[in-house]
Amino acid sequence: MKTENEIRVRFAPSPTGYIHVGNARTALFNWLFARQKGGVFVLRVEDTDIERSREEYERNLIQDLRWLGLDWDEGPDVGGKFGPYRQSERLDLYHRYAAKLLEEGKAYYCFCTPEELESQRQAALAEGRMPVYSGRCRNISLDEARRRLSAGEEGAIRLKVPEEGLIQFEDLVRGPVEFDLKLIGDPIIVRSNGMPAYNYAVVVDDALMNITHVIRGEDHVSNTPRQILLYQALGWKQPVFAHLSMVMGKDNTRLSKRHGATSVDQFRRDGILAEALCNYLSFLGWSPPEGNEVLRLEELVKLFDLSRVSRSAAIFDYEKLHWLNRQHIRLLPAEKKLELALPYLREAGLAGPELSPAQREWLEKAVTILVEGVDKFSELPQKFSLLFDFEPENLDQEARDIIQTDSARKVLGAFIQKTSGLKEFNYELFAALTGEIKKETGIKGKDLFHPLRVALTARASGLELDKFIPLVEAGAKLDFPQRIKSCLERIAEISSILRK
RNA sequence: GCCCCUGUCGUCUAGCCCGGCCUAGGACAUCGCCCUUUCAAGGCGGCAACACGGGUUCGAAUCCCGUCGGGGGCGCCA
Repeated sequence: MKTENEIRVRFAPSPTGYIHVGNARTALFNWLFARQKGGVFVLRVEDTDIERSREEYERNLIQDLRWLGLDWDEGPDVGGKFGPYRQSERLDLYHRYAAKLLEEGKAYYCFCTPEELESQRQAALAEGRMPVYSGRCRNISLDEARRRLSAGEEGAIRLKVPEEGLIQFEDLVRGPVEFDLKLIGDPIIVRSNGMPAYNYAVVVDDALMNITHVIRGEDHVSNTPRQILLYQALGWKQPVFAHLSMVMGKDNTRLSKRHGATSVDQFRRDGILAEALCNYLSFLGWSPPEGNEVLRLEELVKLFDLSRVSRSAAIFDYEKLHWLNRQHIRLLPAEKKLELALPYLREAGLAGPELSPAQREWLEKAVTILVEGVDKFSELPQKFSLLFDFEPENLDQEARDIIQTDSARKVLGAFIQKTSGLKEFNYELFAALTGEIKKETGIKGKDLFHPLRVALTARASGLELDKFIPLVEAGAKLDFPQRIKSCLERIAEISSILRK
């Protein structure tokens, strides 16, 4: 089924921590590109930095990407015909091609110590030059290098780069890009500890995995000429490159914890929908041609266009993410809303581990009503406190002011009196009673309803009472970990407080 | 310090390549109004930008140069 011009892209994170939204955007753009073009999306784990890579991070990474709704056709967990997909398992490949480059005189051993290199770099910086490797070990013959190696010296392998010339390439988002070779020193391709350097490993992997399009962050543009040089030295066809601008925080510095949530994991915990996150991430540097901006993954696949991607950095806007999240939540069916809300309600102690059918039904109704206007699911328990918490002795100033007016006292007095003998309460009854009070006292509108709201909710604002009362009445009959007080109980409490 | 990239409403952006259709469009945020017994949601409307300075041109957001701002890079990190 593999055709000659099959498009193959890859996302190649290093497992050194939780996946950042900037990386998630890169993954998403690769995925959208692949899916739109009917191509292949490869996940490759770049774990050659032994110091920082950890196995659990790889699991998190996979979990986060799957949660986002991105799937890959080849990868460490699903296999594929170009594997292995973990760089740590491809070491022999890197060594094989390094040996070839060495044999052909395109690479050489370098015995300069890190200290020497560092002082050269400092010297160059001090003189206002670009620090470029001096090429001191360039002319050490392979034979001599081998002797020194077997004598116990440590050496790294460097690629020989022409001293003059231009490296040019066409970047799918940045247009034509060129680099002066004078500013590029011979890069290390294999470290003295035997591990491949990033620039080298990527090239070997991308080439051997037949990657046709490399879509990655802007921080890699300056690596690109070195990598192109490597493709040339190895006689491989180079892929098409596309470099995405960075994602910044409000103050125009790289997005970090200071700015708020930054990891996919954290957004998930906060109750941001995967679809909303993807929708938002796709808008960082890109925008749909026209029309609706609330888009699901499949719609993004249709509309996405790399050539429309902006070259300048984008600032991450939590407000817009939240708006999109609200829109996506709204599109969810009620049972899905409940399913997503339940963990937050349980954690807040509002729902037990087991739900009776009646409880489930009630919660579904309550969630559907209360989730309106909520930025993310983690805010839901707060909203639920309107139903679960009733503390008339702790009224805030606003609520207190509302019930302290003369007309409010009149309204409440009448209301308490009319409800005193009641066994049952419901919204119809409430409507009838307020009608009577209106007729008897002449008080209407806000002056009539606002005190009653405070009496029933102990708050100055909240749900519409025609939604609130049925919900509270039904909820009071159910056995929740934290009991909901019925309207009549609430009225009794408030009347005893008013008497004081 | 040096090299490269980038600069349209507060934010994401459309328009820029192929100058006039731009009194610069959309979305988020904000403000106001409507709806509503409050809030929210929703509907309607308002405020708000071509970084600056020079050119080129009959005409520039669009082309050229410079300045300034922002970002990225300059590793035996990825």
